[in-house]
Amino acid sequence: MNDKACLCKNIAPEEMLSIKNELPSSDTISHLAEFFKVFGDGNRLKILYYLSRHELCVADLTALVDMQQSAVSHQLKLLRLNRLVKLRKEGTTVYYSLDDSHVESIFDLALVHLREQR
Amino acid sequence: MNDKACLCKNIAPEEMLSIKNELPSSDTISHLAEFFKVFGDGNRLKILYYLSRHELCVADLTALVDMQQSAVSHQLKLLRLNRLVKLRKEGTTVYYSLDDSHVESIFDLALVHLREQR
DNA sequence: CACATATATGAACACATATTCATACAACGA
DNA sequence: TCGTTGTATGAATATGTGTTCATATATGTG
Repeated sequence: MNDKACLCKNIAPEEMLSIKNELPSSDTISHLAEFFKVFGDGNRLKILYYLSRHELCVADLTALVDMQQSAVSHQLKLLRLNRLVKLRKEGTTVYYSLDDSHVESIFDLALVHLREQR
Repeated sequence: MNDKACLCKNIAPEEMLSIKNELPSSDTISHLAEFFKVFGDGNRLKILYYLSRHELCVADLTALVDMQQSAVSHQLKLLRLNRLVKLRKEGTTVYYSLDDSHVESIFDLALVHLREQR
């Protein structure tokens, strides 16, 4: 951190320091970023929406979101790694469902933001 | 939408249809995805955190997040386009601050998710 | 066991994104 | 007006990400 002229023009150095010190850990920050990244794709959002409505097998999801089965599987894996969905196997069929109670509240908040700002 | 064997094994066709029909518009979905994408980067999260604590000029932010000034400006532009920050000019200095009341609640929700799941 | 079906996976490719570098611009002081 | 400072911007580059294709795996059926 260099010492350019502008620094702290309007902030007391102690306040600046406490703001800097209270930054969440870089671990927390990268987890947060990873988490939001998952929501940053339309197809994943669609999958999450559908799963928020009903448990669905891969083939159903594939038809609903109009993607290839392989692409859906890849995205489901990502969602699973981020613990947003869980699966249940029945024979060769795999059923997915939401594994997070916050998904919908996060959706709602974002929608509020969009409605207010556009 | 094809008609593979698995379709609707556990869902009444009418329900399937209503779920499909209630999918938010593709416009809404891409706005949502764009919005979340903004949060999907650690440096932007840091910038948002700092701005949530205090109005800051570009040079201050540059020092705090330890990036190059140019990179900070690029990110601030993106944040501005997504109406998450606003600016105020004073001479040659540009002060940025949060322009969205939901940023912090969205942070909080995501943090709750992370705490519960890891 | 041979075959079909549902899903998962790895590699390759195309595209998006973040950063850097060089430079432009705008406001101010001498 | 010239130089300086704070910020913005465009092009280039490197890295990341999503999809596709081909194929593997696993389970069930005849």
